[in-house]
Amino acid sequence: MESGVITRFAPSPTGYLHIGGARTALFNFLYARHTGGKFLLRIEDTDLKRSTKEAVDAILEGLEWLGLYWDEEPISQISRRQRHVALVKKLIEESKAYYCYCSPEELAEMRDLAKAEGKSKFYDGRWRDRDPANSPSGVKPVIRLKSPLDGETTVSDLIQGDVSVSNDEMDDMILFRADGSPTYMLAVVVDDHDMNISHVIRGDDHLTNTFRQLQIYKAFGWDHPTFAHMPLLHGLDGTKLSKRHGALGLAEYRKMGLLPEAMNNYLLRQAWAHGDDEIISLEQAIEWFDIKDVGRSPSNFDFSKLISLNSHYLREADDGHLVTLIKPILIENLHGKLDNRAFDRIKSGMSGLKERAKNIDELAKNAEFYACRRPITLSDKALKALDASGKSHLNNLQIELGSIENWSGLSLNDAIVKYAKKKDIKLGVIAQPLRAALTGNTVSPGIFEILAVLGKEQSLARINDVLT
RNA sequence: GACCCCUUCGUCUAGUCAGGUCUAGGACUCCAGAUUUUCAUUCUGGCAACAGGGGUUCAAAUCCCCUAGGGGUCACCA
Repeated sequence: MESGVITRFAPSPTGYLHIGGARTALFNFLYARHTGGKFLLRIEDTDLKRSTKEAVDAILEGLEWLGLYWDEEPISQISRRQRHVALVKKLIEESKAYYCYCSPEELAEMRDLAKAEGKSKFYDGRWRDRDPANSPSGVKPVIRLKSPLDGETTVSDLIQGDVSVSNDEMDDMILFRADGSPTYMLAVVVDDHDMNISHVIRGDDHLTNTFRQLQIYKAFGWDHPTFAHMPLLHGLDGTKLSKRHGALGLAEYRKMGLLPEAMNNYLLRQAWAHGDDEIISLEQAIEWFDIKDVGRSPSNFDFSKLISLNSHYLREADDGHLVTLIKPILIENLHGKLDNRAFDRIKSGMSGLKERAKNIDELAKNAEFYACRRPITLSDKALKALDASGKSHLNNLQIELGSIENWSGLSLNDAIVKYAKKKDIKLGVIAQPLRAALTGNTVSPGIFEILAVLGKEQSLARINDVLT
């Protein structure tokens, strides 16, 4: 299916990939897949001072983690320098752009004046029609666009609708810096055009930039892509998302033990909805996603909802996959105390483990008792459960269990229930000491499941450990 | 400050385009109860919102205007 839709995600590699960026990528990815189009990647690395290789890697890693695969080799904006230079020269030749020799002092003056007059545009266009022959010596000029002086510019935005601004609100923007590098405004327009981007989906912090970009498209005589500006993600207090809100890089969430499925699902539901549907897989999202269903109001980041989604996906996840995810954590936490049957046990006990965990770290923590070599360490609470009466029950039970031939959850259940009946005690009276002996803790999956997973020999040995 | 955008439970949202079916629905959180060997899960129930004010209309969460609050942009950053 060829739809002609080409979207792009164009991060600047000046830091980690944050969740706002991840959502922008997600929406671009979804729209491209939904329409059978392409999803491209462009690294906006024109700011040499702040761009790093590490940041590029972090961004690519983050996208891969989320499963947001892009279609072609990522494009580095800096590699397109020649093209930018050639095009801006063309604008100069056509007198659609001009050299401006203003000093920083002059600019500061103009800025102050604009501030005093309460205007948002400050550059007065003083070099717009001046002959460069009159330029002061030794000053490297910038190149500015000759913006239209009157009329208005309208963005027909797929999310925001028609938004217009009067052209006299905008001054002549800089296209090329004095050091000969293109500004974002110029580069983004040229690259989106050259990459045949059909839909620019980005945060609405770019909405007002769009008016300026539209002027550049016009100067080149190019058709412009369709724009869709999505509302920003805010912190829980309603202000812009920042490090203060614990809204860290994607990698941090990954480290916290979150699943990419949960992250995608959470991000998807910020400013987008499909009726009352809450649990939506990436496949389902591809089928349902449309820009027209994206809302216009910003949303506040809510960690507890993310967590609840995460527990959901954890319960749904494949047991073997979860084992591979917690393996490195267990190996690190347990050092040499790892039993050689550890991961077999965890795999078979996974169904009981995963419904009790909210994230990968917790899952690993809860799985430790399966992974540990005897004798296991007992928590204070476990010690308390192993009082005299608890131990005497365990002593009796040791014998009962020892005689069981068919060691399965069912037969163990029968045997222990029978024992409780015989002694006229509640199941909890014997279950808690047993749990303490087997897991070293007072909280765990079901006791029969644990016995079955541990196996007869290991179970009896652990019971014996606390009795001697 | 100027320009632009936004405003439904604490949070994410449905409903707004095509006004009546909305005494406003779902989810998360929280509270209560049930199930249970612990914890968790699950289940049942509950609290909780149309920012405010004017209009238009037989009828407004939905259309119009004003006010307030919030956000974004205004770099030789992207």
